[in-house]
Amino acid sequence: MSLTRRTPCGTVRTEQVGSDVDLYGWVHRRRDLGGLIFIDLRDRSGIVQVKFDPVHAQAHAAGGGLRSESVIHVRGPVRVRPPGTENKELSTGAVEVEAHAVDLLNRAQPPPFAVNEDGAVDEQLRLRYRYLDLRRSRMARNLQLRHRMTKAIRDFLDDQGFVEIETPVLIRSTPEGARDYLVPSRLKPGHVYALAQSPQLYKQLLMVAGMDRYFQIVRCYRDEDQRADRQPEFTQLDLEMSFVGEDDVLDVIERCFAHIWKQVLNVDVPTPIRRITHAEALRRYGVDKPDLRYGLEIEELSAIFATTEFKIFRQALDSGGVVRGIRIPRNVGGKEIEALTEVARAEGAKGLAFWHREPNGWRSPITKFFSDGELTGLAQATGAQPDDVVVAVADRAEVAAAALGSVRKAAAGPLGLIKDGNFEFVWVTEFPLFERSKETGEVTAAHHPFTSPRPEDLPLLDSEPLRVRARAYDLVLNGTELGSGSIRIHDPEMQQRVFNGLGISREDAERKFGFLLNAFRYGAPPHGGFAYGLDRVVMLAAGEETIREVIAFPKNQQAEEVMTDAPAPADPKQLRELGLQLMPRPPQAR
RNA sequence: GGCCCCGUGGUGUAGCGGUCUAACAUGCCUCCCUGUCACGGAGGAGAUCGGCGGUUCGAAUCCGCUCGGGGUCGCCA
Repeated sequence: MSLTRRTPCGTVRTEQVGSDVDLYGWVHRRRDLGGLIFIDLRDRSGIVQVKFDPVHAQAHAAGGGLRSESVIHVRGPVRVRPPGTENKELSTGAVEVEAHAVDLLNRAQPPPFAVNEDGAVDEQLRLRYRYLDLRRSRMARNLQLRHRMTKAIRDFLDDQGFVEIETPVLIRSTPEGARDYLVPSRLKPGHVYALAQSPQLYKQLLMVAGMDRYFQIVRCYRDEDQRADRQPEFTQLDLEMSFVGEDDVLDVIERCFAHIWKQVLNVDVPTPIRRITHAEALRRYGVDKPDLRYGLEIEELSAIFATTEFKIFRQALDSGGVVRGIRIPRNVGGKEIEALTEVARAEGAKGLAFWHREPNGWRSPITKFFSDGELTGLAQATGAQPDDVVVAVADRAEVAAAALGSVRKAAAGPLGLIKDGNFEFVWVTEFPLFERSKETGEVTAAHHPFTSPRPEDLPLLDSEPLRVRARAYDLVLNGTELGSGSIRIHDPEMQQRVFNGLGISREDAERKFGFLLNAFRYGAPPHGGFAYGLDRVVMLAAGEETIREVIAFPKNQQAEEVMTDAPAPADPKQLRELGLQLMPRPPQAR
């Protein structure tokens, strides 16, 4: 069996007609006509039809016994298919291979689910037999798409003068950020490494080291609960540049996306990608990662109802709140309104006001509470046409934004406003530097503690830190946050001021980040960068709903890898070596 | 931890108080078939309906608990 003579299944063409080929692959499907037998033979390159004619008795006999997913070797000449029997669905459809010799290399049991079709199969089962699942066209296509994407990224960044440099995975744990995966040290008992959540600090130090333009396609680890777009280990495209401002970073990133979208999907991404400030995103779309594939913009209606006597609006406005609404360009029924009301309530709104626009006025249970002027204003502000519906929330600005942001998202699908293959990129800029933690009430870094404040907001740093805006930006695609970046602090005194704002004392900062502050005292260039989730990018490019569909061996919601059954119970011998002892489990746990 | 959805032959679904001795498609097994390509035809095997408990004369179907999976909120500097 000489693999050098192998012809990939999907590459057989009319040029090879008459010459013998050696095919190696999996039996995709068998069609036994009694005399003639046809087999679709599959490998990564595609599918080719193999013909078993009774004239070649030995091969024909072997062909009759072949089962789906068995691995075989076939030798024989390429033939032109008889006129009228070509298959336009296959790249190899003009020809077929006439089997003269067949080797059964591995006989397959019937697989637990159909490998030769892409129908729905329980995900747990797919993951347990992932090696079979990866044979199916959907996953094979996704993994190859992912490869082409990482290659396009490397090609582009190399061309732009970036150097790919690996950084440590076993690093010092820092308290900020997500929960760390810890790795105990054998050589230093009682000490632990953390698996890197990102190469953030190392890449900044590479800038201090004069590497100028760095990137890395890098695995990152975060021990948090799973989501459709979150895995405990995921891959980032991480990059950092010296002597740059926001526009330089955004420019490289958007040209990078334009390049890979063109290379991989043959889709043009218009550049520059539009920008919207964080504050404007919240006002117009209710979220900091707006989906711009559809309109349904949130309208500010507070002025129209400034003197309203409608009690619910009155109370909201009097206590400093707002009235905002969305025009829904269709007559949605009571059931749909009810569903949207539930969506709004889930975000803390007390309810959802709604009016049906009619040729001469409005129809709604609450119309009677409003003056003609208010209703005219409503029509003008929303541009509502007859048969449209306007929904509104009166509440604190944050609640109204969140509620209408959710309503907007929930309404778009049923209204048929989301078209397949539509990619709407948008930069969200001017993020706040700090935010207040919902549960502890402490001030934390909105992005990370190394993000530079905007110079014009520096006077607010000590007095009103929550109003300080950062030189930070997110890239959003179709309502999914792809990644974020910022211009970093490169001055030790500024870094210390921001640490102060975060309640990190000088001693704390020296202990945890002394190496960084130290480095900044030896000639640190101004620098900034970006990182995005490669899995999410591939997911969106592949039209998938979860990143598990673009990861070869993902983990489930319990962070288990069900094929190998990881994690597994700790071996006492390993624990002894590490100087570790397990605590007894609390009785209520499992 | 909260909320929501889903567990029925190998796979995917239907059935949602009695007619279920559980249906359909596909896969599997046997036989027929020389131009199929989701080949076709005939026949066959295969599920006590995730588990436990309850309601009921009667439960796949209703209720409770539980196990497993997924989505989401919290969390993700």
